[in-house]
Order: sequence, then structure tokens, then C-alpha cells
Amino acid sequence: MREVAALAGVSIKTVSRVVRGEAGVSPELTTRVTEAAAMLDYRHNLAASTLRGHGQKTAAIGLVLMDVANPFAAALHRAVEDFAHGRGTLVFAVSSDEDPDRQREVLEALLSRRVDGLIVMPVGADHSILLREHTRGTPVVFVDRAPESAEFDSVTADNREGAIRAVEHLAAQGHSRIAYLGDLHTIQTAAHRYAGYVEGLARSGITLDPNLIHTDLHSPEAATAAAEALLTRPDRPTAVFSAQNLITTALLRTIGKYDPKHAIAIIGFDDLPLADLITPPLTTIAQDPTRIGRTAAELLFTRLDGDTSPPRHRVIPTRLIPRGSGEIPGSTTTSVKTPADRPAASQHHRR
Amino acid sequence: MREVAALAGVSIKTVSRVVRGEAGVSPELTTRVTEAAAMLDYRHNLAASTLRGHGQKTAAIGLVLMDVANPFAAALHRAVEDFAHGRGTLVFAVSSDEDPDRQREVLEALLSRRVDGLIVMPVGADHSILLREHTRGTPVVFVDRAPESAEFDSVTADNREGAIRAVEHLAAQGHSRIAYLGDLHTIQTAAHRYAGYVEGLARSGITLDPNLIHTDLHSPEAATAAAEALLTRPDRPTAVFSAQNLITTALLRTIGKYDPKHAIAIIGFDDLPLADLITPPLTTIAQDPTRIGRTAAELLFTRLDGDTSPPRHRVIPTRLIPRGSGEIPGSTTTSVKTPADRPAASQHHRR
DNA sequence: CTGTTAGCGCATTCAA
DNA sequence: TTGAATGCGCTAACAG
Repeated sequence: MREVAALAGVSIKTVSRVVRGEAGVSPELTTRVTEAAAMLDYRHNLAASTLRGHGQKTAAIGLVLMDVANPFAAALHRAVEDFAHGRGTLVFAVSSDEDPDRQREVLEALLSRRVDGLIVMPVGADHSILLREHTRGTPVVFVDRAPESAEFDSVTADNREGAIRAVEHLAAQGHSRIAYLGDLHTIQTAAHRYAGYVEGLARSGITLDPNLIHTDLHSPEAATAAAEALLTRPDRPTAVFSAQNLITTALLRTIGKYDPKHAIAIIGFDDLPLADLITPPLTTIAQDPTRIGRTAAELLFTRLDGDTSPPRHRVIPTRLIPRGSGEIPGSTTTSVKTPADRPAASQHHRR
Repeated sequence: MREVAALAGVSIKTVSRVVRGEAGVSPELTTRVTEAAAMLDYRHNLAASTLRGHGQKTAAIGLVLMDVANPFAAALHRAVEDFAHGRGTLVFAVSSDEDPDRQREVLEALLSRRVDGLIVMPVGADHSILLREHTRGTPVVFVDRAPESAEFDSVTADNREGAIRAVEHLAAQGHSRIAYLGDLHTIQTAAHRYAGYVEGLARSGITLDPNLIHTDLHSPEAATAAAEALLTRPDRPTAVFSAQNLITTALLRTIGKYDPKHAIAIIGFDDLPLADLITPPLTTIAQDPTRIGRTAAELLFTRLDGDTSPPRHRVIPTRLIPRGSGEIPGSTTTSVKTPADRPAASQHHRR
């Protein structure tokens, strides 16, 4: 900057003004400075600028996801990026892998780079780092999962409601043996979806059968094993509610072997890219990651703009997308299969 | 930091040493400093540290993708993140949307934050910013697409070879009317895949038919329109090579209407998440985004470690994954369909 | 093993 | 409208 000033024959401060686009520099000097900067390959150093100026803002935010490559997370990331881009802000997206230790690492890395704010898909129950940082003045928004302590802003999908709808939808098709496959119970969304499953059964007047419930499925292998266990039972379920993306995929890969006629109804939580192209087309409870991300970014930037009102908790509705797999009918009664049910069923699962 | 030093009763430099984990501080002072830091909620400011210290490294790199939400890009991102994480480096991932103007914007944003290096999926032909930055000393690695000027390191998939393999595979199943659907010709990968298509036809002794070729399909709508045009031709193709992900998806969504019996063979470039679950299972030329990303990160960090050898160009092989759709046989001759071909065909497209 | 001094690149006083 | 001084938070080089 000194060199540019020298070459342009002005003071350092004038260069600073031009570079930052401040008003109050004569056009002539402006062009002289611009040219000198170009000539010297000068580039403004935002880090140094931040050190001294404008409220210490780094114009960068941190986004902690379970995995930047997860489709849900990636869509959310994109929405946050777009909003931030409009505000001249860059986003550091990092993966926690649902591992509290790794989350701590990445949070420290983010914080030591003095990000202006944080959007976090929290893992684990220990949010001490975030709490400390929050009281220190860094805005924090939770996404996908709400904190136990409602001190942070949050944006979540309506997991419970979505799960209820899924179960009621299956019950409405005549199913009463509805199985549940879900992720780690420690993950809040999983817990909520399970609660919704239970509630959905209750509302439909169906008695919960523990034999049809598999939780804590956190790997494709575990999901596959659970699906196999379920499908090989003598009294196997007529419908399955799969409460997570990867579990649904594992289920779909497994079910062909045990249910070649597609007699078992399936609803998956969270939409899948090619859900409409598989056989039968997959009925899903779709979340809206783009809207969740945008909403989270909105909340964060509102805080960055100085809003200090009480924490807000936004809940984004889910959407049931009936495509076929969730509309395969079951027998209306639990124990007896009337012949009348057969034709209807076959109509649905025929290609 | 000064406050921490005061509270711990040491000099500011000692605090610096402790915070940075430098050797040569007595255990006693270390704990005193650590406690004081905790008490004051002190956090190290990496930006300021960078300003003064260790070769001006910010421990952040920039990753310019076409879209952080694109599955290929997201997988690549994750690989880069993992490698960078092991080196204490954070990554700014941004989306260019294949738009040169937006790319310029995000590059400026990245560069003004003084990232240590750049991994870029380049768009457009004007790489002046990158060239300037490169000569200024910032390592730049191109991914997915190689620069015309071979001055930068690059990591690309073997697009041409993959396309050749796809076409030869289709030809080997007896197809000779093999259509091509491809993205914008200005995108290097698209051009290479097209070149591979042409070469594949040549090697198989098939005369190229311009009527079966649709390029510059850069939106789902364009892809759908092209697919419809192709499928409603009187002399429609018996096989289609779809050279891009989104185009393949559009094709699959369209083809059901015109080819309910699955008589047309399809190979798609780039693997799809549920490719194995659709009907018929989709044969693809799979890239390895994880390996591409890791390799790019390796090259970048090698440069950051001071390697100044000539530019390297790594080409990552693709893999043909036969799943069914690419193995649907065609008639061995172009004009005559012998009855003998029929049964074989039906075997394949039956569910 | 510890402390002192100087200055990274820039923006903010305040003065001209 | 422009410029000179001062310091942001930190670390390198050099003492002690």
C-alpha cells in the first residue's frame, strides 16, 4: 500500500480510501491510485484491514455440517452461501462427522479465524464452546437440530410432524404393522422423528410393537442388518417408515431380495435425488434444505446487523410427496387378510 | 493477550509461545498462562498472527466449484477438506455457477482474504486473475478441467477415454445408432467427452450421424427437449450416451414415456447416487471425485511446502460400471432387425 | 528459559 | 479533499 501511494504520489490514506471505495477522493487521484495498484499487482489485505477497522468484522462466517458432501447439508450450504454472497461474506463450511471431538476442533479453527458468526448443526450435548462464544458476542444459529437450552436462534424442520404424517399416511392405506428404522437416538432429529412415529401410531389407534422398531442405525451396515432382520420375521411388517436418508437407501438395496413383488409400503424421511425413478417410486417426507439454509442465514445476518431480541426458533414444515411406495395398500385388519385386498394390492405393486 | 500476560504475571511473548504451542516454556508458566487465558475467555487471533508471523500463511485455502451442492463437487469438496484438515487448514468453498463474472467475484473475495492457495474448477477462458496470482506466488491447482495453457497444476478425470469406453461398450452390445447428449461445448470436459464419443464411433467402425447428436444442453429443460426430439425420431437411436449427470437425469425422466419396454440402452457419464436402484439399473462411467479432490489437495500442499518443479497434470481414470441399462443389446446390423435379436433383448429389459 | 523491541498492512483519529 | 501520526493483536529477532 505504501508502494502504491508512492507510485501514485499520494499518501497511504488516500490509497486506503480508494481501495475501500470511500467517498471523498478526487476522480483524478482515484484513477492515479487505481493505475498504480494495477501496475504493482497490489491487492487489498482484508485480514489486516479487519485488525484495525470497521468493528473487527472479517466478512466470513462458519458453517458446521455433519458432512459437506451429504446432499441435505450441501443444499443447505448452497443456500447459506448465496445469502452470504449477497452480503459480501464468505463461508467456511466444515464437516463434524457427528463427532463431538472433531466438532470441537473445527469450531476452534473457525473461532481463531474470528468468523463473524456461526451456523451449526450441533452434535453432542456439550455446547460450552458455543455458549461462551455466544456470550462473547458471536451470533450462533443452530440448524437442523435445536439446542436443549433455547438460548440460541434455531431453524429446524418439523421432524415430529413429518413423522406423524408419514405414519398416518401409511395407516390410511390400511397398514397396521408399520416398522420403524431410525438413526442414533442421541441425534435430536432422530429422537423427534421417533416421537412422531409413536404419536402417529397412537393417533391411528395402532398398538406399538417393539419388534418392529430398530433405532441407533448409524451405518449402512447396521441399517442393512436391521432391514434384513425385519424382512425375515415370520410376522413381518407390511409397511416401513425409514427415518433417515442413508437408512432408506440401505433398505431399498436390501428389500428387493425379500420383497420382489413390492408388497411392502415404504416412506422415507428426507427426499432422495432420484426417488421418482426407482421402482416403485419412493414416497418421501421432504425437507426443504434450501429454505432452512436461507432462513438460518437471515437470522444470522439480522444478529450481525445488531438485533438483540430474544432467541427465535423457526420451524420449517415438511412435505409429503406421494410417489407410489407409500401408497401400497395393506390389509385393513391386522390379523385377517380378506381376499378383497389382494387385487388392490397387486394393482399398486405391478410395474 | 496483554491482559492474559498481566494476569499470569508473565510477558506477552510467553503467552504467545504458550498459545502457539512453541517449545521452551516451563510447565509451571504454561499452566499459569493457560489458566489466565481460560479465565479471561481469551482466544488466539489467527489473522493478527498471520500478519506478522510464519511466512504470512493464513492456513486457509479457496475452493472454487461450479456449485457446492452438486454431488460431484460436494464429494470433491469433502476430500479436499479432509486433506486440509490434516494440515490445520480451513477451506473456503464457493460456487461459480459456471458464470465467469461470478467466478471473478468469488476469486477476488478469496484473494483479498489472502488464501494460501486455490483449487479451481475453472470457467471461461480468461484466467488472467489466476495467472497474475500464480506468478505472485499463490499456488493454483485446476480440477476437473485442465487449463488451455498448461501452466497450472491440474487434476482431471480421463473424460475422453471414459467416453470412448462407453461408446465401445454400447457398440459391443450390437448398437450402431448411438446418440449423444452433452453439455455446453465451451466446458472442457464436455468437449473431451464429445471427442471421445466421436473416437469411440470411429474405433467401432460406426459412421457418425449428426441427427443423433445434441450438444450445449445446459439446463434440464434443454436436455428434456433434446431427449424428446431424439426419442420421437422415426429412426430413433437404439442407444444413448448421456455425457453429463443432470442430462442423464432428464433423459431418465423422459424416456419412460417413449420407451416403456426399456429397449434403448443408456450409459451415463458420472455416477448417480441411486443408479443401482432404478429400472433398469443405470450403467455409468464413474468418476472418482474423492480421489480427484485428494490428489488436487496433495498437489496444492506440495506447492505450499515449497515445491517449484514444473506443472504436473494428473489424470484420474474413470470406471465403467455395468449395471444393466448399458447392456441392453441392439441389433448387430444397422438396417435389419433379425427376429433372433428380440428374445435376447426382452430378457434384459424385463424386471 | 524468558523478556524487550520493532513492525506486519491497514484504518482511525486529528490536523491541515 | 488530503496527510501524519498512532495502534489493532500478534510474532521475529534479538537480547538477557
